[in-house]
Parts: sequence; C-alpha cells; structure tokens
Amino acid sequence: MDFVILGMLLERPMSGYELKKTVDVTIGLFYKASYGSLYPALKRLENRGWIGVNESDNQKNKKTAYIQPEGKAAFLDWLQIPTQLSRKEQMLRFFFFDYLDQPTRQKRLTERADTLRKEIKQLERVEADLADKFHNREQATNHNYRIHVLHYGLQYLTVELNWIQQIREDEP
Amino acid sequence: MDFVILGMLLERPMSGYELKKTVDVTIGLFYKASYGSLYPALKRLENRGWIGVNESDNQKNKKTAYIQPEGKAAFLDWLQIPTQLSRKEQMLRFFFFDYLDQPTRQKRLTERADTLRKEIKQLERVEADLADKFHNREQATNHNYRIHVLHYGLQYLTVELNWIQQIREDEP
DNA sequence: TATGGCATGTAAGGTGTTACATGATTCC
DNA sequence: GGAATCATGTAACACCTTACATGCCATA
Repeated sequence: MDFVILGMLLERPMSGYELKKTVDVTIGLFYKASYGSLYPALKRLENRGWIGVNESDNQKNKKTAYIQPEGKAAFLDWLQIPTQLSRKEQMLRFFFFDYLDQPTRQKRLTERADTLRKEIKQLERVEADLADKFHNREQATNHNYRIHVLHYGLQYLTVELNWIQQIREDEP
Repeated sequence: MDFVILGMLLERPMSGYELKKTVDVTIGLFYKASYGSLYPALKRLENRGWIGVNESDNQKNKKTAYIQPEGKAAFLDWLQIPTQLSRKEQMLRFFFFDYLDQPTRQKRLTERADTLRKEIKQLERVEADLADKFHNREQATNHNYRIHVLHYGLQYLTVELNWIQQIREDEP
C-alpha cells in the first residue's frame, strides 16, 4: 500500500479520497485499496516523514498529502528491487478444479470467460482514451510504462481467455 | 492457506512438514507456504473440525492430518466461488517504471527476463516428468487441471518474457 | 558423534479486510 | 431540504512474515 501511495503522490498531491479513486481507475484491475488500509498507511508515511500533509484552508474537512524527498528516495529503492512471486489465487483454484463436478466447473469457466471479456473491453476503452489524450497532447508527462502495462494486461487476459476456451472445447 | 491445505489433504493424509514440501513442489511457483502460517492454519482447521490429526505411534514427534467430510464440503464451496482480483505486485512495479533511471530499468528487465527463462525451464521439466509418469501409468488419479494449469503457467510466463523482450528492444 | 534432514511450533510485529461512525459539501 | 457524493477515520478481527527455539532420527 505504502508504495502505491508514494507512486501516486509523485504525480501530484492528493487527499486520501482522491488517492483511492485514482488507484481504482488506474491499477484497479490488479490492486484494490480500501480506506481501512489507506488511511492508516497515510498516517504511517507521515510519521516516517515520507509524506507531508496540509490541512486545506477553504475545506475544513480535507487534507492533502504530498511526497517528501525521503519518500521519493524510499519509493525508488522499492521500485528497483526484484519482485518475488505474488499469489495467483485464480491459478490456485484451477489447480484443484478436478475436484469440482463437471457442470459446476463448466459454469465457473463460462463465468470466468465472461468476466475476462468484460475486463478486456474495459482495458481497450482505457487504451482508446489514452490514445485520444495523446493526440490532443493533454498529457504533460510521459508514462510509457503505464501503456506497456496496459498492453501486458490485455495480452495476459487474452491468454487466460483462450486457455479457458480451449478447455471448454475439450471438456464435454 | 486453509484451502491449500484442504486441497492437498484430499489426495492423502500428510504431516505439516510433508504439506509444506508438497506445496513447494506443486504450486510453489505461485504460492509460498511458511511454517509460521502453516501450523497455525492446521490448528485452525482442526478446531473447526475440518481436519483430524493422528499422533503417530512409531514416530513420537509426528502428527498426520487428514481431511474430514466437513472440510471437504468447505473446500468444494470455496472452489466454486468466483475469484476476485489477486494482487499482481510485478505489474504494480512496472506501472511505476517510468520513475526509474534507464540503466537500472534495463538491468531489472534483464534480470526479470532471466528469472522468467529459468521458471519456464523449470515448468518444462515438470511437464516432462508428468508425461513420463503418465506413460508409466504411475498416477492413480486423473488430474487434468493440474496439467492445464501447467500449460497456462507456461503461456503466462512466455507472454511476460516476450513483453519484456519487446520493451528492451524498443527502449535504448 | 556430528551433520543434515525431519518435524513441530511460538512470539513479535505488521498489515490487510470489513463494518461502522461521522461530518461537510454540492446540486436538484 | 434531501440525496448523493465528498471526506476522514477507527475497531475488531484475521492472517501472514520473519526469526527464533527445540527435539528426533538416520547415516557417514
């Protein structure tokens, strides 16, 4: 959580509420931020001196968090360490799928395929949006890797979809 | 963790130690079980009545866990609910990769590619092993989905590898 | 008899989830 | 004025990680 927040704050200062929304629309497909983890994380980061927090003048009930140099340094450190495995719960479930009766299995596979198709469509919309913005020169900074991740996401979802299709064909 | 244990115990009764080894060699690529999570989980499952535990007669220091009908029922319930997203930490990192300086980035990408190649080789070995066992009719039960997951794993890793290769070519 | 693998477990610390509680602001 | 949305946060609970502690057993 901490590094997600730091990464988002590198772009611009934001409130906790804005952070959640931003996370949801940008990396929501593979990261979910709940307030119960977000606000404690903000406090943590502030105590560590990695971020600072400004109370807003006009809106009493609003605080804006901004990143500190120490926070940026910590973020860049994290960014460059190699990742170890992340849990792939979907794969875990499929691993045990032989234990499921065939009709339920079929049903779940179909549902999963539907979900994947929706997610693919969603990503394609995001991609189109991005291309639009690019043509209108609306973006100040270059974020090539966000586009790379988008492409990866599409390929990744497509592979899973094809994989399920294949299984469904072979199954009955 | 709980459902991993239950799934493994469906095959045969095992000790905690055996469970860890089995998890490592079967789903180790996407799931890591530490004793600190495994043993408490076993206790949890026993308290819930989902598994039973036998103290061994000959080896004092050994306990064997076996699955109970309630445990099997709970496992099958879990198996058929649709999964929500799992965190993809690697993707998270890549999402922010624009903030990394080019040389470090290049280095990390190369390292990741190497890791992927190793993982692919490892999976291919597992696949060959499985094919061997199949020909020698060593397997009692059919585990088609484990083979499916294996194939998926290979495709998945290959997609990421190609993706990185593409980026590395475009980058400098 | 000592090394390595078998075997079980706990404690501290951290972090996440869900549900709840509450108040401000905007717009119809 | 009321609904939606903006906005911040806490409490209980669950679970995981890492590090540590301990003992058995085979075999070289």
